[in-house]
Amino acid sequence: MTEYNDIERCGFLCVHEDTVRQVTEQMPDDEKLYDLAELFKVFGDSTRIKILYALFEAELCVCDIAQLLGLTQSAVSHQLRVLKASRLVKPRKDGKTVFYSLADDHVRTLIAQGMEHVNE
Amino acid sequence: MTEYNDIERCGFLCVHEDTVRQVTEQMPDDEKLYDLAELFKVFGDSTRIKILYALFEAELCVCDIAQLLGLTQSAVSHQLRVLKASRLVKPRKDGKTVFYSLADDHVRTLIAQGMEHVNE
DNA sequence: CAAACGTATGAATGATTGTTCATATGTTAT
DNA sequence: ATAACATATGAACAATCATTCATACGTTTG
Repeated sequence: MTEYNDIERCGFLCVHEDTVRQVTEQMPDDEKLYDLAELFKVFGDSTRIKILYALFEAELCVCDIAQLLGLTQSAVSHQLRVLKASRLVKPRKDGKTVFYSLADDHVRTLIAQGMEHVNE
Repeated sequence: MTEYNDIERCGFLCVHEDTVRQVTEQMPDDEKLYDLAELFKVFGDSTRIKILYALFEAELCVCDIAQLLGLTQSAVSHQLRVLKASRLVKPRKDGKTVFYSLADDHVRTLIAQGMEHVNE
């Protein structure tokens, strides 16, 4: 007995083949799309967004951020690690203190764009 | 016996109070920041990014997307629901078929900005 | 050098979430 | 009306992830 799953059934009967073919050709590599999703995933957490927003105004040390947001030093440090790995923030060491700042202006632009959408 | 947690210890000894106070004043409401994170969270998934990218080029029905990305109809439908809830895509019903397209240009701009960062 | 301090990190845990499977809803065609 | 079909949805499971706790690392101070 022949069984069809949804994909096959759809594939033969309902798909707009020309459009699909055209779109397929213009899709970026899977790897690029994966990286892009990973980037947005980093922005997709309240704590990290707050950290980034705080750094809009000034360079801050880990303790500053922890007090500012009411978090433990450990939690902040873990998240800064994630942000650093995505090259969204950069550290500057001064003695035992580490100051963090935004890595570049993409961060500002992206967050500003997101805010626009949210504020609509 | 008095015990200190990390926050309190840091708060009294290492925090740059003036900077922290100034930054605190300029932080958006927690609710706004939460919404912003929720928005980015929607972009933070390969499948949803692929769906959005596919819709860059053309309006597509659920089956088109499913075949295009090699996913089940159900998985696509679930994700379209999420995208619709965030007002990133909008549906157009035509008989039993539902065509989806990008809701506005913020989507394009945001994804383009993200790609720039990834491609650096 | 030893103690205090700021930061980083590994393991564990609880919560969130994407996919699958089964099924329901609404539309078209016979 | 009944069958076929496109889409939507609810429950369940597996995987991912943010926080906490304990502790380690590197720097400064007495």
